[in-house]
Amino acid sequence: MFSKTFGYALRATAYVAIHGKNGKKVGLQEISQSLDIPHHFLGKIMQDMVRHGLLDSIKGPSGGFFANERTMDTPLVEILKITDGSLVFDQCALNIKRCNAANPCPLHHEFAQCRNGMLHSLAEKNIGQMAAEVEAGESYLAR
Amino acid sequence: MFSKTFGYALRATAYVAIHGKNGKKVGLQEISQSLDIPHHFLGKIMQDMVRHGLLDSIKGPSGGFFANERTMDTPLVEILKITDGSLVFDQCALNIKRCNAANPCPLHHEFAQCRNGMLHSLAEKNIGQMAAEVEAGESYLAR
DNA sequence: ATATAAAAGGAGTTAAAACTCTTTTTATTG
DNA sequence: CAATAAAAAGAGTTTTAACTCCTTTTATAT
Repeated sequence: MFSKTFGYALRATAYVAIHGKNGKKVGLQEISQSLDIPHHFLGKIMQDMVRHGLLDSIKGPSGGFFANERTMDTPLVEILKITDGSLVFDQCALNIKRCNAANPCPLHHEFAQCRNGMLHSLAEKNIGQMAAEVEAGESYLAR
Repeated sequence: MFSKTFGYALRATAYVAIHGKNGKKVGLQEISQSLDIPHHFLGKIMQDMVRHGLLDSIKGPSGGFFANERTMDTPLVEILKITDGSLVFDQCALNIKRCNAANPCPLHHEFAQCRNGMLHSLAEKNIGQMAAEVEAGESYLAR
């Protein structure tokens, strides 16, 4: 349903939201080790997050990634759009072209319900809430 | 969420369920053209369906695929197991190892609900019902 | 200023899924 | 029994996502 890249992006962004606030910076090394994500691949993904303004970064010694004013308010679905594009939102479970409510494939309604529920969750929850959950020990970013 | 192969397998099996009963046989050519699925690739997939006993086939001139006593009663989830393996049933949306209700990722509950709903539908509905829907014009296998 | 450590960027490789081509087997029909 | 038409099988190729490596830029600290 979602790419691995999305999972990496989401977890890493949440990690920075937790550990990279109040002037603290987090390095790629730390993130990739803590979350068990390939170092260089994560580099690319983080670039993208910064480019889209979801996080900030600074180069040089003692540089790294850190949360900015947008980070906490970013709905998870924003990250999905960046990593997986907007095609996710309307492609058919059976890959039929022009499958829609009027011309449905045999799984259209079931799948629409399933996916829309999921997308709703991703639109409602933001990085700040997700980070808070993790900090409260209610859910985990790794292992 | 599901592979393209699953979509091809499901649609083709339903097609045979509709057009390959009462002694009638359906050829690969016809299926792949009607459903716009690559001919040879579909060949492989159909082999698998036959191997698993979901359909029967016969070689030679006027050979082809046809429904057997199991075809109609096969729940859709059977086909999913064949094409995508059983991993689909418990892998985490964020690809975290050992994500479960006790140790959930931040999307575990939302995703479990979404996926379980979908799997429930696939377990409840069988090929016969799906074929009937299509024959009644309630849903479509192509276009 | 220079060395250094970090992210950014470019360009490549690998792995898996999707798809193709060719040959073999087998049933049918003339 | 020969020709044919279909599925089965084997072995490739292509495409895409996932991942790696190397170089460049830039901020920091000495």
